[in-house]
Amino acid sequence: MRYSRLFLPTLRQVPSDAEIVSHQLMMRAGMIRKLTSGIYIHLPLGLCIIKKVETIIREEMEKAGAQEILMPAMQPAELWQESGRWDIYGKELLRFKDRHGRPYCLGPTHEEVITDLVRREVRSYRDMPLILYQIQNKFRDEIRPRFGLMRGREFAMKDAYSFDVDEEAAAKSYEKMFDAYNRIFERCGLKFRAVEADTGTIGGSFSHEFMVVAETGEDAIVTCTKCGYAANLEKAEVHPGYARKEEYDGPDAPMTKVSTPNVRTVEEVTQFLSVHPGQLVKTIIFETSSEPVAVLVRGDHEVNAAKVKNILGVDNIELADEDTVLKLTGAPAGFAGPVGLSIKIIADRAVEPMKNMVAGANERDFHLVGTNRGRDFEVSEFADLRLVTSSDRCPRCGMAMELKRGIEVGHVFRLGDKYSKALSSVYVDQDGNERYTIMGCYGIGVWRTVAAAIEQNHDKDGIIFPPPLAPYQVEILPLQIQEGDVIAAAETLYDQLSTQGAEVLLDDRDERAGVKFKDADLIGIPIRVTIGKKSLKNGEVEVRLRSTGRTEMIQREGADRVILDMIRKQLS
RNA sequence: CGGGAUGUGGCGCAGUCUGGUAGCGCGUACGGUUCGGGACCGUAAGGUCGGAGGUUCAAAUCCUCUCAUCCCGACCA
Repeated sequence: MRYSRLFLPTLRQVPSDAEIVSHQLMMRAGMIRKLTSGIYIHLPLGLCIIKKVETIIREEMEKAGAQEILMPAMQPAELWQESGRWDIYGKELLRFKDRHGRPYCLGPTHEEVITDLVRREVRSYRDMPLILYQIQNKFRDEIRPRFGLMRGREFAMKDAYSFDVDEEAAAKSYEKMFDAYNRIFERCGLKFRAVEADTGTIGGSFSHEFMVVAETGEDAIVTCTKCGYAANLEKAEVHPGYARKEEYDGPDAPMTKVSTPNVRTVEEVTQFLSVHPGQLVKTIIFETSSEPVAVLVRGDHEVNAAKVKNILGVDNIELADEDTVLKLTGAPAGFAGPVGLSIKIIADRAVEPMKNMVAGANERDFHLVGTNRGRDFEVSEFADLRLVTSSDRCPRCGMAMELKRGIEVGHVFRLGDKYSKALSSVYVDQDGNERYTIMGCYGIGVWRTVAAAIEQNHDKDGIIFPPPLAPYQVEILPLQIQEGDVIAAAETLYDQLSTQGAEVLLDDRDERAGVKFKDADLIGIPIRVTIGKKSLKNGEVEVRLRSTGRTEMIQREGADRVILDMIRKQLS
């Protein structure tokens, strides 16, 4: 490609609304432009990279036996009503009506559509295993789109769905996809980690997220320093041995009410009463799809809403607002406590051995000290309900764990029969019995993968594309285009490389050397070949690797061979 | 949905407090000098000051409403 003909508007300045590096660089490198909040246009360079990722995904999907299909973006409400998700999915689901007033949505995911297809077409155990996938745009009306392609409202996703006769076979499909995902992200040149994850609104029994490790990641993950355990913070289990009873030995104190005017937060309470956060019990009120619940955690712990939701087995869970708290506890937020509460109370396991706790009095400006479970209040269930902290131990091997941040680029789920049951997708087995198909679903955020790759591979000058994702492998920079020799040498090399299958960008613009260098660094082509009149006199051209910055003079004669060799080496 | 901020040539911003000729840098076009790390000189084009209403002799500037964007929070694959 000739740079002079390429639609590649690079920016010298950083756009003011671009927060993170990948967003800034994608704007500056002329990959994307914003149309409106969370909606982007992909320019030729950006699209080229997306296609690279898509190609890798398609190759690995096909290798794993998946077949490509394409489903519609627009989906009828009735399918979502049938699965029950029309009501569960929040405002994120973009709903609208057609001219006849019939309700539709723009698909944020495609479990409903694919299950509908399969229940019609897959009738026998002979038709399985079956894995179908598509690469298609999804729409999620995010509350707050941000970080460019990282969290847009419209984004491309590769979603695959597996259908099997039973759990055992489904596990094999899951395994296949899991392996394919590892290969995909390896081929993209990313540093990533597969972590255990919560299943969220998708549902199902078991899932892994593929996380690209990056400081700007929106998700917190914990990884064990010793064994292979890694999990999303939401999912991460607390080591059961963390709370020892002996810490709380001693006689029961009487319960007394103390005045704590305007003292609400854990920090304020501990300071005001001179106690440790570990003596405090926090009472958090949740509203759920069935009944309100009070959750107790120790003062120095944070409640994990995902765990609460799973324990209760409810579809939806939400932190109660001020009014609800006032109504249920009789006090404004900050003074809630377990004593005298009439709603269901569950507690984190760390609360179980606690004695003489400090808690809210359910009365404005009062706390209770010396409260004891059994005497002053009852807890209906103890469970692991809190977030892991950096001082927690690995739940598997007991060794230290690290907290990191990651960008979720892929997610694999075992769905079991959730959707096939809801949409009655059944098949007939060898013995003539009707059974539900067992499903799995597997997503990759395609655009987000590109953003993550840039987040992980850049320096102060611009992007450093992993060679498999680079839009071009080589960029040729003739420095003096009015010099016949220079341009001739550049053109010759360009032709030689192109005809031998290399992806080459020739910067044939009439620009000063500095401009060309800066743009080349910015767009991050792995190999740069500089042709200047001085070195050309010695029959040499300069080759520089974007990744290492190392330059090398090579003979102009046979330069194409040398460069092709370098490309091959980089791509392997 | 709550809190905060910002909307001024294509991009980045000043001007707003204290009302009085709409500015700067970059970019763009043309001419010239330059030419291996975002050159220099000159000339030029380009602005409903987000929108509506109001106050005033006079509004980018003050007031009211509204829209959009961004940040923080809540929420969420």
